[in-house]
Amino acid sequence: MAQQHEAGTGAPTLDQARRQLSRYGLSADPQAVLVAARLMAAGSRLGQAGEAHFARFGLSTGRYRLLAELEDHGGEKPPSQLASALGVSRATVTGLVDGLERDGLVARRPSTEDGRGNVVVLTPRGAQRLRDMAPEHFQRMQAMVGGLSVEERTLFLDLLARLVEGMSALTDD
Amino acid sequence: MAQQHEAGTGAPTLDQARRQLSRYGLSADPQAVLVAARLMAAGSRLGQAGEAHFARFGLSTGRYRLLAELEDHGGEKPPSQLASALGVSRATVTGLVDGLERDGLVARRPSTEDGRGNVVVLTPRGAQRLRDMAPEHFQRMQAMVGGLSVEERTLFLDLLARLVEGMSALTDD
DNA sequence: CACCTATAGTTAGCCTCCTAATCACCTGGA
DNA sequence: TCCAGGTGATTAGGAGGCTAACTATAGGTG
Repeated sequence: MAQQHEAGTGAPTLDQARRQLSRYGLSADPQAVLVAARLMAAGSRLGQAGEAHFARFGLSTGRYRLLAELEDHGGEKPPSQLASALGVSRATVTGLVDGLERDGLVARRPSTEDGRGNVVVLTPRGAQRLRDMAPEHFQRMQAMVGGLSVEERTLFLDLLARLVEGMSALTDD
Repeated sequence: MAQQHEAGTGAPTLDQARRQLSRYGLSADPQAVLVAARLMAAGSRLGQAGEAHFARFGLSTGRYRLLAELEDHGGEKPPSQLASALGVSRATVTGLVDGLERDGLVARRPSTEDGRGNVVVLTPRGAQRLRDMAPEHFQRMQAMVGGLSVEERTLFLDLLARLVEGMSALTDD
């Protein structure tokens, strides 16, 4: 009856979902609620694991993503485009660039086209950092999903995409 | 060939994964890397959507999870047990309880068994907050996963659990 | 030409999370 | 008995995210 509690991971159980719903006499499907809760728990767990992973290379998830985005676009891009590509606010990009600039991985240059604008450029040192970490980084990424077959991964991508669409149910007015 | 860029969401594409790997001549499977990257993007997107959701009720994800954990355990629990149940550090629990206590949703009582210890108790106001938000909260949670059939949700739970196991590949030494 | 609004970037303040250091108290062994 | 080491909780300091407010420039319109 009382299943294991997954102490430490925070992974919720079906029993917990059932208890929560029955407490208020709600008719929602406990399994649906469980999927949502598990996905949230997995997301936060992955967030932490990702930070630990990137910390090996002196980076954070956000900083890595910014560097990778730059590399994928010829080594330079204005902050506002970085913000929309990464899905974060411009203020966050300012903070990330501050840190990366301090470490010499990136530099700011005034825009030649727009007097208000900047361009963030990947320095040789930034490119080198990406080069150095690539083998281990991609090996670990691949290992993470190694428990799934190719078919399962394809299926998972489809299911995940539909759940991502569903996330608007949390934010819609 | 060039697929849509999902501008704004930060969702990576298979082409991006391929470019990254080929840039350094690595032999990792682009699809595997894509799954890992998409999962990370989905996790961070869900994190933000969750914060927006809980903000409706004057809470955050962390605060809600703490309240729910208390409710699920008879309304009281010491901070260190909350920390391990929620999968966060004790320092984080201190901060969450500080905020919840300020709002009157929770209170600290000295432990009767351990002179060092505390017990965090759910106040009537805290229980009321949970009661008030329950209908909308669970309705939205259910709506989020509504795009999947029951069978698909079961399958997803299995795949997700295996990916969560695989996350140790990021943190292992 | 002058103004008005929109946009680029930064700043300030808040929240969550972390680690490391500190303090208080518990507990077991010499 | 008393002391050493372990454990509970807080504090201090850092990072990344957010919103809102501010500055400066761009651009369209009267």
